[in-house]
Amino acid sequence: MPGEVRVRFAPSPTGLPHIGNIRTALFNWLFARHNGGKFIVRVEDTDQARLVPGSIEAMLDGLRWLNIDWDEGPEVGGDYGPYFQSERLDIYQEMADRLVSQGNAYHCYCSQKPPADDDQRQRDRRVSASADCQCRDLSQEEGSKLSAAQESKVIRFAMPKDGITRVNDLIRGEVEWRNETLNDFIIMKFDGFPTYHLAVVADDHLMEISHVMRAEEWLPSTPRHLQLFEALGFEPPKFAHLPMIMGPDRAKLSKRHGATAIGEYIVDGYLPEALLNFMVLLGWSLDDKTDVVSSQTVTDNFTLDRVTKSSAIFDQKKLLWMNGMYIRELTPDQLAAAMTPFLERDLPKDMLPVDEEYLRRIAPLLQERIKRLDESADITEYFFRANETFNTDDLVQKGMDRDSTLSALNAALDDLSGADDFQHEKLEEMLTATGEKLELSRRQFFGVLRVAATGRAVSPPLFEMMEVMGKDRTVSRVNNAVERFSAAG
RNA sequence: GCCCCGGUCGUCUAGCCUGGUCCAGGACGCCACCCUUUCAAGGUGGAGAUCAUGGGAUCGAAGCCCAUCCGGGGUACCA
Repeated sequence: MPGEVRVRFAPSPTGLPHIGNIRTALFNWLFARHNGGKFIVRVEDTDQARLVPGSIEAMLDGLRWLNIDWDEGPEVGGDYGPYFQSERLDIYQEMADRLVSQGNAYHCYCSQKPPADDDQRQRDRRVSASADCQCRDLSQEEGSKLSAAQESKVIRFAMPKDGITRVNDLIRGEVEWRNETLNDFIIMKFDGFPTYHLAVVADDHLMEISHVMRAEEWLPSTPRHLQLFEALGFEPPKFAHLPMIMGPDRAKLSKRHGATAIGEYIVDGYLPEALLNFMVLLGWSLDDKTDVVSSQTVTDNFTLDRVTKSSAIFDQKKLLWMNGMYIRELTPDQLAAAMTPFLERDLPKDMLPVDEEYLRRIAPLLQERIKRLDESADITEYFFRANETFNTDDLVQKGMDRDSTLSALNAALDDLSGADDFQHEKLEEMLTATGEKLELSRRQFFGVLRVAATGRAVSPPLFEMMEVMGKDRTVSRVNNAVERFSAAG
């Protein structure tokens, strides 16, 4: 099927899935979906030393959480597998051997150890690490003598010494390098594993990848890949280098910038839709005014000409706002369901399990007041708690004293225990009248009641809250406040 | 050092290709006011960008050309 869009996300299992990687996955996925193509996940596990168990599972979980689905790859298979590079070793070996026999690559007999730490020249980056290698110029006899003396699987690519390598990047336009500035990079390592460079080229060709979309940090290795494609006689895919995501200090986003693993956003109570929307805006825009945009609208409109060239700083504040927007768009039932796991995690065990029906009625009261789901327990706790332990001095409002506070409390208690209709409009009507009789401002009277009912100075609207709590709970709480306040006096 | 990419309000960005309608628009954040039983949410308004800098071609530039500066990335038997 020529012309079909096939893009891949190629994570390497070396740690927790990073926001930057996920963003790359997201753009690839959007591009595939926009063009009716295929989105493929391929695991680049060619570095045995850095392999971290569980990281691929975490990555896939992250994608699933964001609703990013893949057409080929781990768990789903596909016609171009295997999708783990560690299971494709013979393919790379064969290609490397072919390059050697064609004269496009050569065995290297230099140091079998990783570059020494004390190589001052390399550390200063004054010179490329491969500068000392003379193996390219070995004669036939010298070569066979060395290969007899020591087995070496290390193979370097023989970069053309002149000429220019160009790429027409879909985001950046023409970029070119003088080949003389490129070194003879390694394509096969001593352990028989390929390096990234060989493996990507081999697999992108074999898997018929049409577009390579990856972060800008890969741009410098593109000419190497292009030369490999050429030497192997493969048609290269199109390239698009995405802007990078930076921390507040403008350096590449990393652990020291705080939450960078996708798992942290799940645990902190962000909604997947919000995170996705926010990440889309890091490098792409629909127009000059749209911020909140559905993933359907994004896929409908996702084109590379609307991707920015410059890197973007990850602004946690805007993400938080975005999350609030999405929380407010939930139905009460959805909100309640989303809060449940957080309540189960954070509420004291004796308040569990939560009454789902009750929670569904509580949810609307918090919807405009919560920005992250991990606030759930703190913001709803008093709905579930039996006894309050707040400081009763907090009951006394500005301009009031202990006596007026106590009579306010008692008057309200009378009203509430006599009420047969706990509808919030009725409660407000009744207590407003009582407050007027007591010659208290709404602020004062309701302030006292708010603390009595919740133990806090800040809460959702008082009467709607009482309605949800119901008569028994409300009366009991106010009564409790009266008793504790009297006792404290 | 060398190679490459980038540079519009603090931040994300629109506009740049197809110069005039841009003394630069939106959003987050910040400030004020309105609403109001607290907190939010919402509404209104405000501060905030000599379009990195300097030249040039043009009647006219954020937009075109050149130079410079700054930022970032790469320079591994890591991806």
